[in-house]
Amino acid sequence: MNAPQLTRNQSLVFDVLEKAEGPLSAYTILDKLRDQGFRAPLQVYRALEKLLEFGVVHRLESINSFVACAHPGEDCHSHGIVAFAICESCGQVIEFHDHEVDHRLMGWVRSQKFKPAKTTIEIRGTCEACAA
Amino acid sequence: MNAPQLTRNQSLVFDVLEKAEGPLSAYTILDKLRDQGFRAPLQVYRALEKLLEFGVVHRLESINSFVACAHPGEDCHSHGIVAFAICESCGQVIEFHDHEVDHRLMGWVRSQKFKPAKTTIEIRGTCEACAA
DNA sequence: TTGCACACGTTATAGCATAACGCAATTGAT
DNA sequence: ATCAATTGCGTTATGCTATAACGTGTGCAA
Repeated sequence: MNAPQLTRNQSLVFDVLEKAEGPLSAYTILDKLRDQGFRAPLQVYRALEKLLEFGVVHRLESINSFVACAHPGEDCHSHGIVAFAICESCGQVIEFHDHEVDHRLMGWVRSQKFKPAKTTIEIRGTCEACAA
Repeated sequence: MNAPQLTRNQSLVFDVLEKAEGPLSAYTILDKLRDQGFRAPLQVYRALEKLLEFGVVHRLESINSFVACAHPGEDCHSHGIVAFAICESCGQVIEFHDHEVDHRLMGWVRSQKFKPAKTTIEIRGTCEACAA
């Protein structure tokens, strides 16, 4: 799925995420958009739902937050499984891809005849800068 | 960390998880333990916190639920990274380990001088039985 | 023009998790 | 023995995350 023209709400939410230093919760996004007329969580969640579909935003399950995809313009769904390293100190997120990991997980999945829909890989810890 | 003698609340929560067919939310556990005198979410969360430390219970980040570890008796922390396949249809969870995946992820982590604390791998989809 | 799909706005509610207080039991050092 | 520290526990209150249900408007195709 490639991203069509975004609606106003979708654009606003996406811009907030793109300009953010790290992942944001839906409610944090809501607060940042109050001046733009946002009043309810659903406005954010509905926009996020679409942005996730388009592959331009990722959801971080382990911290209930959202980040803009690190590959501007491309559809991230085509890169295989996305993995994240999340620094619990500074909040920064590094997105990466590893085809060998994909290959192993998909191999296991095939051997079990399991039909994967969405795969989450998240490493929480401390980034180099914060490790000092 | 190996599991010491469990307290009453910890035992009750663990038993519920062990007997369950699939993962349970904290509030579901609470409901199942009302007859045992449980009245508040904190009683469950506090027990879960310890059981997670002991490595006898896992948290599924993507569905805000908890499962008993598939390796009764052993400390699951020693098996390397734990991965889960979660069937969105029947709710069943399959726990597995793949050393090659561990190896790749830990290699990446080392290359980035990232210090991992907790790693999540969860594949949501449909199990063989439900795929029909 | 009618019907459908979609985005949107609003209110209300459901579901998940923790803060803050105080009490009781245990342990271990003095 | 006693005191202090630790740990588990119970309770109340609160905060954060997410969705249900309803109605509106707009654009487009049959």
